[in-house]
Amino acid sequence: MNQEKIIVILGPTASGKTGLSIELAKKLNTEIISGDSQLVYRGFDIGAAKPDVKERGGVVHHMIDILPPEATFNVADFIQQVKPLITKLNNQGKIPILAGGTGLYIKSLVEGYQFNETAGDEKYRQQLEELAASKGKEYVHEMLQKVNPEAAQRIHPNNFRRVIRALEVYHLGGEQISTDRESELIYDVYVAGLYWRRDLLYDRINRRVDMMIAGGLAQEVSQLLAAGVAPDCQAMRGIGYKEMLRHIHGECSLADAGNEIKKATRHFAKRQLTWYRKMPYIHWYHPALYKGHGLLDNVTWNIARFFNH
RNA sequence: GCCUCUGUAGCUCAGUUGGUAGAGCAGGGGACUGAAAAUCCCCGUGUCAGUGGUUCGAUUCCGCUCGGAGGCA
Repeated sequence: MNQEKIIVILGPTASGKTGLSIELAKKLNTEIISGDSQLVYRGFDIGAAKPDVKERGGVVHHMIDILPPEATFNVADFIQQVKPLITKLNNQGKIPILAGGTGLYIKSLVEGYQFNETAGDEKYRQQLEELAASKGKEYVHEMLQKVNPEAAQRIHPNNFRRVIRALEVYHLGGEQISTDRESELIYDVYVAGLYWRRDLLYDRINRRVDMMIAGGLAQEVSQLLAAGVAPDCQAMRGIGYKEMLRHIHGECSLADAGNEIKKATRHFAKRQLTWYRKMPYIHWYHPALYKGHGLLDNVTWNIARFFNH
């Protein structure tokens, strides 16, 4: 067994992943791979809490700003690009740091999910959406029932997006969505998680959203629109952007938009934690218990010990 | 000072022709194999302001007290 090595830093949004991963990368002389679905789009900076060049402190970041604003990106793209990156860095004698909060991305990478061959098809998705609009979601769900009863049973009719995907896989490839779980880690990986008491985490989220707004989130969104970015593109659906769009369209005040962003971010953090509870291999750290470089030193020490075994 | 309205879940409010109550939001839990910062599922007992009275029984009716809003002087 000669597995490739990686370090993962994860945690809910606003838990301090970015700062810790950069400090750690400097100390270990390595590079960072972002495991965050929103950071890939250029121009989406403030709302995505993307570290700017100064914050990055000279550390090389991968998977950030790799796509134009209106591009689409998904898990399979992520896995496909990150796997060779890890190999390359390992070959350079570096243990890359995967830092990010997107549960599906991290889990599927580390546990080696096998994605099938069927890519997404915009046209077919749209067809199904129109069908649902005219005949109802149940009708589309029944289509799935006929073709793949097992999947239909598993997927709630209201969870339309999953219903569409299951039909898409059948329609385009004749395969099925794999549910095989290895639940074994395919990397020699140390996973560090940042844990905050819920009320403290929510305080941090609230403060960060206030800072984003003070830092010009509204202007960022206006500029993107002025540059011709479509308001319905994938990146614009991210938290912070879809709410700010409503404000820019005059549907709510800036303060209301801020409150909506805070709320959505809290919900998001909660969902992230649900993912992490299913990853028993996470080593949890409570940043609130450390002072100064304490957390960094402790994590560094544990990582050194882990990879020397 | 008088009159009217009002006080029910963390918040906004329903409701009970008297048999101790329920929605939305917040909050919590969960699902997730090509949109995942997405999409979706589940979870509501609270001195019904306080206190006396009527009643078999009051959060519901009546009196008083204390909050809140408005009106008249």
